[in-house]
Amino acid sequence: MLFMQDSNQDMKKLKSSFFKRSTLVVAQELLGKVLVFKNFRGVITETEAYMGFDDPASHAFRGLTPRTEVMFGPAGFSYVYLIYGMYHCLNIVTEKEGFPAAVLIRGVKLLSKSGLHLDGPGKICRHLGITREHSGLNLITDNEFYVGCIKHNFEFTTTPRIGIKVATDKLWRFLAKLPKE
DNA sequence: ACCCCGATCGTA
DNA sequence: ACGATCGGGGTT
Repeated sequence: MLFMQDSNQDMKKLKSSFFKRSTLVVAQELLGKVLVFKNFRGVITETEAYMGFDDPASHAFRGLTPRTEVMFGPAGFSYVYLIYGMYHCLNIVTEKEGFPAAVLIRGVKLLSKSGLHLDGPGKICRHLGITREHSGLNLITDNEFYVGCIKHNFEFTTTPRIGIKVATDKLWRFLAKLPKE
């Protein structure tokens, strides 16, 4: 077992102030935090940052649309979209209202006896049952959809973001160095 | 109304 | 390396 399972009572929910910061900082500090969705809990192992009006890889690059509206809103809300007509991807909105940015959750290691590592944004949403219906939810106030804190200061590495053809010089993908089995 | 492309995944 | 599969966004 890689991670100790904390009880519900010990799980401190991350506040709005955690997410209302530089997206690069939030993306890196989300590593080692616990994603909670209904009965599921998992340590976040991989993230990517999408930020601002000048990031050509971001959905917000071409302006505010009904789909991307939540990215322009306050920090701490979910942004879930459908990709390739088949897969959902979960993001958490960051930075101040009006500045479109979010962190894509790309890897989660489940806190359960299986310890299953969901290594890909589509796999995470498929396994947890997250769809567009879960977009625009407030993770600061929600009691079954939020991010909890049990670990800090994970070692991490950075790489370019996956699956994009632009801004490949930006090292905005963050990978936790997991403890050995 | 139509067309093109995509923050992916599983198989080859 | 590639196909599946369909919503979003831009264009007509």
